[in-house]
Amino acid sequence: MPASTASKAPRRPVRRARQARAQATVDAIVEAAAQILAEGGWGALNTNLIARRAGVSIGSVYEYFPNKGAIVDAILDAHLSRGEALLAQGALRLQERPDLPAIVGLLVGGFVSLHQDDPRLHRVLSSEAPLSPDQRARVEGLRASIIQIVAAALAPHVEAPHIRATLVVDTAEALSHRWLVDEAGLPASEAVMAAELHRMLEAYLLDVRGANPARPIPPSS
Amino acid sequence: MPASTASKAPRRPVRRARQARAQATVDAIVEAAAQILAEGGWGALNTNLIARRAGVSIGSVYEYFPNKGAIVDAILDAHLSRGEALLAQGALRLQERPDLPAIVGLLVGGFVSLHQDDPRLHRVLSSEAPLSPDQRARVEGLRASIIQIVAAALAPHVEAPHIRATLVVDTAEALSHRWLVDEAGLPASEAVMAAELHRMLEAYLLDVRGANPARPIPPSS
Amino acid sequence: MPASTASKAPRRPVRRARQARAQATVDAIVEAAAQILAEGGWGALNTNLIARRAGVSIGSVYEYFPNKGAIVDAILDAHLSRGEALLAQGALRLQERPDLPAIVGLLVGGFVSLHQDDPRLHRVLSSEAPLSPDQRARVEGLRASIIQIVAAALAPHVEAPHIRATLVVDTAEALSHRWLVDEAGLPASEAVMAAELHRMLEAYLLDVRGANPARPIPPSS
Amino acid sequence: MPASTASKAPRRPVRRARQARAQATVDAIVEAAAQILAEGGWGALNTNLIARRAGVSIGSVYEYFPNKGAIVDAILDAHLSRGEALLAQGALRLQERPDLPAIVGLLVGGFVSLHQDDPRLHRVLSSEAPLSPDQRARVEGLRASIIQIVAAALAPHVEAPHIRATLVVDTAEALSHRWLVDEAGLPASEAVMAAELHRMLEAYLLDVRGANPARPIPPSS
DNA sequence: GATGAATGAGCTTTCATTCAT
DNA sequence: CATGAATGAAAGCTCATTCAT
Repeated sequence: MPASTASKAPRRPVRRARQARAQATVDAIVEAAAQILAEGGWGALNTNLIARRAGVSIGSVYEYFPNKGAIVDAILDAHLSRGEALLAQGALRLQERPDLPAIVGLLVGGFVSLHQDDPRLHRVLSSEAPLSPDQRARVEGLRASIIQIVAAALAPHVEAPHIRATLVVDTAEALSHRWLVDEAGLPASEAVMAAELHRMLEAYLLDVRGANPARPIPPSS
Repeated sequence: MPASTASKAPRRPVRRARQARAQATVDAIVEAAAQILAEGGWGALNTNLIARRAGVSIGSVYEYFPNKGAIVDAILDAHLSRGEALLAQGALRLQERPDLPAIVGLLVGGFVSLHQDDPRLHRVLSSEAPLSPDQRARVEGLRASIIQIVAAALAPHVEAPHIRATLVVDTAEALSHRWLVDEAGLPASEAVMAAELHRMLEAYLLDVRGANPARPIPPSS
Repeated sequence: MPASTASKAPRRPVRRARQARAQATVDAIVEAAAQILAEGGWGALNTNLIARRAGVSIGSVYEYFPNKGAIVDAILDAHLSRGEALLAQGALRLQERPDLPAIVGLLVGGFVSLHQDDPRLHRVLSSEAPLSPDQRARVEGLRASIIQIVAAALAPHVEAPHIRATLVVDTAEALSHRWLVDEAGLPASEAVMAAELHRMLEAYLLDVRGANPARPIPPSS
Repeated sequence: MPASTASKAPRRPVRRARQARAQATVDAIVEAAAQILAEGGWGALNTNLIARRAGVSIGSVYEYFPNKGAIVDAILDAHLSRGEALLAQGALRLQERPDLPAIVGLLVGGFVSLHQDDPRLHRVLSSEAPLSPDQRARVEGLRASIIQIVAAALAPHVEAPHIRATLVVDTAEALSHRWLVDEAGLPASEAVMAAELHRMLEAYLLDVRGANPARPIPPSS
């Protein structure tokens, strides 16, 4: 038995163990920072508190992260990874049922479920944290990917699919964000609002099937 | 009598001058703070910099504002005042032409023009500044007023006007905000996007004229 | 009637009037400062507040007083004047009845009544205000005068009258001060305490009539 | 086993060393603050100066003390601890010789020796520092303890022991304070003054052995 | 003389980061 | 590698004092 175990073990178990420990430390730090952010907002995030909550020394934090921003980067990474996973999953489903109602349903459902997971953290990350240009670019990258996929799915159904995809994606994102961010101020349950959003997007896409993008309409006419 | 009146008259101008000077200082402070906010974001806003940019001493800043937050309050005030002015103007126009296209046109046009005036400041104020509960309540108040007016205008045309008003107002706000905040990432000119938004909202409202609010639709069906 | 009024007026009524107004301003400033001191303690005393409470501008305060300390000086002056008045009055009484009980009675009664007039101000002045050496010297001067007079009165009755006077004056001052400063923590009414103090001082003075000053007694013998 | 123990042993000293270093920093801060207070009075006490005098950075000051007041608390603590130690020691002595002269001797000797250790600091602490209610309560607590013990010791000898204890304790405290605080203005050596104080307190206590507390005597009779 | 707007040195406190142990 | 004591730049704010009007 020891032999077989040894045969499965990597060549340098010590380093593995070290790496595993290191990874655990990194995870603890990122998790602690995410918790603080969710609970106390951007203003409550400071490196000494992160270290304490993660159960490590402040020195160790700087052993693994060059500065505070890098920790936020890591949080953002995890956040975006979940978004990308949802995106991949949605893309698969789209291959099965590429009709308009399905596209809209996946879009609305996807954003709502994305925002439902730790809404407080999401809120802080998207409307309080002063993200660096780099960080902002990464968020925009995910948005671009989503628009790309939705545009491809819309292509058989509507003209100017990229423009329409941008509109529906941004709308679905913004509204589901708003609902989860301040739950008060909603005139109906979130489910009803989601259904209305679905209806709006579908009505729009059905309306523009063969049309060119609308020419600008001056507001006061 | 005229002579004696004339001899006493100068007093007023002196006080006026004093008040004018004080008002100029207050304005300079608020203006400087708004500039810093627009240029450098929330993190760049500090009282010493405000004083320097306003060309006054730090003491003068605290002569007119009890603390840093009060300066932000003043900026927010000015901001909300413009919103309220637009709202009042829009409400007037609605009385003249209360049809659906006019409602949507005013909504989209109003938000676009609101965001066009110093979009960077708007961006910081709405997505980076840690507003106090009071400040947040005031912003929400303006939003509620807009929804109220739109709902009243929609009442003759659609069922459940409050729900629909909330949806279209939030959508118009969020999208026009997005366009002006990061101008890159738009697949078409802002005017085209606005026209598309207009089309989406109109399609939605025409679609739901007599309908009840949609029942929830599970995303993957 | 106007004539008689004029005949009583000084030669330069304008200057008188000015001086009177100036004196009123000075008084208002000192009075305001004393009130603030009594109500809010040393930490609450600042020149802008003094000006506001006195109903004059901060500029006027500096017209009459070179700096903040001078205002405190003036308060102290008024305070010491009352002490000196009491002292003069007490000295007169001593000439009538120069026996031991009368001396002690005047001493205790004098300090109690001195402290009874605005005890809060007295408290701040004597135990919170960082008096300048000059100010401190003036307070000490009054104390020295009192000791001088008491020593003279005690001279026919006891040996080493100056030493004894110092002891009884300091004791009477310290205790009556304590009673009025923190009224809680007293085991009996102030009147009873005063009578006990009287008894203590009298017992001491009767005890030392012909004695030399006590030789030092090591504490633990 | 000894070998392995020895190899692990060094760890402790390291932590010890760290704690010792931290303790040294704390001590340096408190010591520096006490010096500043003694030399320059309350007005000279500021956190930057404390840090400089302690030879540490301002950050270290706030590493160990939550705010400026906590440093004063620490100074007060040390001060009161010495007082409490003297009190405990005096209480023991009283059990051996509970006669009146011993009580008075311990009282006078105790206060004199308490005040002899850094009289300037004592002066600032007791008559310039704006103590918080908490701090004031602690000072009063020590005074109450002393009165309690003296009252118990006096009980076999005099009536109304609590009233008499209050009087003698406050007198001993106030006078020894005065002598050490401004050494000038004393007509005789401190030792002579202490002996006189002793005589006064003893005369009083002998005088009131079986008496009720004196009825109030109007000052001018 | 009177006014009060303006000044700025100086205070308390925070927190990202470093480095001796 | 881990620790946590130490650092110090920088922030918010106060208040005695000055000076143009």
